[in-house]
Amino acid sequence: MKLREFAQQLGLSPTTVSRALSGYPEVSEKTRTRVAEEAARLGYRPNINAVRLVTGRAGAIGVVMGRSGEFHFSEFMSGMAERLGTQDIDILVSPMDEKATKGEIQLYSRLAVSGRVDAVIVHSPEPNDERITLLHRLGMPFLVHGRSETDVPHAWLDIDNEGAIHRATSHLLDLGHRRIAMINGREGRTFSLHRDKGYRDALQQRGIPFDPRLVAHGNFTDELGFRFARSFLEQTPRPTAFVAGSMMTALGVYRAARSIGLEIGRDISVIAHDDVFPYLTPETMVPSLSATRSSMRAAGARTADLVLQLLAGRSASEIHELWPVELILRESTTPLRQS
Amino acid sequence: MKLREFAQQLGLSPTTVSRALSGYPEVSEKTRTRVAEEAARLGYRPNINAVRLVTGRAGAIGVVMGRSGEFHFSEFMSGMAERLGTQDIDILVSPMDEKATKGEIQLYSRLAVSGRVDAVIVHSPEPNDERITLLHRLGMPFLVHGRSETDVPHAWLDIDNEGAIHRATSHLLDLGHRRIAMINGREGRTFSLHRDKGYRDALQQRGIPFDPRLVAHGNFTDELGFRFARSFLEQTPRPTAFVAGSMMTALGVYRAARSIGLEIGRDISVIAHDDVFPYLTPETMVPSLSATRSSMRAAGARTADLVLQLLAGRSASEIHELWPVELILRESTTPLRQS
DNA sequence: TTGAAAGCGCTACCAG
DNA sequence: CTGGTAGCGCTTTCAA
Repeated sequence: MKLREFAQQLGLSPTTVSRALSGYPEVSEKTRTRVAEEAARLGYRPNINAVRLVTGRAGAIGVVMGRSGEFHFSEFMSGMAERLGTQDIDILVSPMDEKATKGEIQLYSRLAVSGRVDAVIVHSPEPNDERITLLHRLGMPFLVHGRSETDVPHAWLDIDNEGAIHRATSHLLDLGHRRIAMINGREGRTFSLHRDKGYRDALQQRGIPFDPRLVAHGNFTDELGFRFARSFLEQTPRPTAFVAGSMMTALGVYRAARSIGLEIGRDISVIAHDDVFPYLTPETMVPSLSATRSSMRAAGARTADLVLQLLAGRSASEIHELWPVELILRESTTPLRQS
Repeated sequence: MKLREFAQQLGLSPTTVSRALSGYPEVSEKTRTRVAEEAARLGYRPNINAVRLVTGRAGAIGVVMGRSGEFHFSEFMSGMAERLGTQDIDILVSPMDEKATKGEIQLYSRLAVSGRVDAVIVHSPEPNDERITLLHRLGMPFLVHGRSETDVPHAWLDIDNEGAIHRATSHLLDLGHRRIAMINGREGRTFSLHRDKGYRDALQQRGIPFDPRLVAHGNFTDELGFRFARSFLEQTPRPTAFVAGSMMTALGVYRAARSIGLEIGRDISVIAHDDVFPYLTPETMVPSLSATRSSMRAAGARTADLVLQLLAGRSASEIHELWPVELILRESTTPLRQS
């Protein structure tokens, strides 16, 4: 049914009906409720494409999906979707091109000029992120999940990666560990840098010298976790504790330790960062895994909120949220045993 | 820039320019290339919302995202996105409501009548799936990822779950195992039923009686894998082999075996189904995990293809694809040791 | 408080 | 092969 027919059936003009449905103030309360009731009864819904054409709004938020290792993605999206479900706003997923950086920036560019989205989410930024400059230049509203150091004013939501890893490392130091290995995320990403800093500062505060041979960077996969942990454990003296960047990394670390006959929670301590997945929980690992913890799903939901505010006119430079991270101690962290 | 201005600059009519850009045959080759070049040079792009209004097409495919345990989701989506990247078609993600079945069907209903999508993907159907009936009734094109047994004609793409589990079970039987436990997916889903059937038939063909105490159903999480495996292993006599429904389940099974001092690949054999994730690979598990294998990403890509065909007018009842599944043997499966 | 009418930018029909 | 033009269904001035 179209607006004209619907309005005719009500004996009203399309104008009035449109206004009633869109919540304009100049419609009488009586008319408004009547229109709302009839719309529900007759199943009238405005044609979304007509609305978009005339208002110039796309009614969607764009998310670019990386090519690999993105197990965080669905939790984040799910959180966004949960929040956006009540609004009339969609989530648009764009694939990331096979090609490297150039493809990525082109993709954002295309997305921004395509008119298909009102705002874009930028994930895992670098300190000086090209995407941020681009979107700002194109005048496309965006929210950064993570942080960058660019001068361009922008909205962001991030967790306190530095603080989290600082606490994790400090805790291991408290337990007497001195050779603490860290398997961090991809080099160059701001969150990896923040985690590096948390780690180094914690060491420095205890006067423990930083040993670059104990730090590795890479995607969050079980395979890399395993390989890095194995190579760390071949060192002499070997590390007695690990900070793992993700749950998948932790799986690899567990395996590496076991593969050479070391027992986690006795010979080796491990703390990982947990983004809270329904399908992989640190509590049920054996031994249960100590973890810094922050919900991706919650971040996704809040991101949706903030983007909505951005679109409602709130200034991007006002929107900065830094979330604290919990540290939950379980069985995988124990005092250093003197050998 | 709008079509009119652009056409004016070229000294052509909007009509011709539109046709040239949309690949209509009645435009001369010369004109077409000229239009294409100028469009690229001047950065002209048709307003997507105007196109959608006038053509009545939404330019998007809808995907409903389940609430939890959906680690397959991002790989599938990523595959879809990869394929759709070249088309002018988006992927629209809808959140699934918190409420149970009623919320879900309502969500599909809303999505179908919203005019925001041209087609919908239905995941993990049941044999008699309400969503399929609904979408058919509403006349919304859809493709089922998985299978159902409804009479409603519909397009589907599925992997040979029955064959895969049949082979996995048969292989374990070949190795001499007689008490084989199976941790399957959620009860009621067609794929779980198919897997159950593959398992039972394999047993029956060897004359091994089916023992319902060796089969469990549930979401694919490490936690359930662990709990089910633990409870199976407490039986006397205990199972000597496991068929695990997913990689996450397999993680749980590995842990359960270890937690009571059993060694995988010696005391216990395990085969899992692997949907191929970049972040969790059976090769690197210790011991490496034998698996039936089928790429979710590839399924997503192919799904996108098939939906495009559907939208191009191909009959839904012609679109049925059943993919074979590989069985890859690694270290987690060994002959039964007589004890 | 309500209504008439002018577009939003494009496609596709009908003419030439 | 090219062009004029009538809508697609809605929102939003402007006028009453």
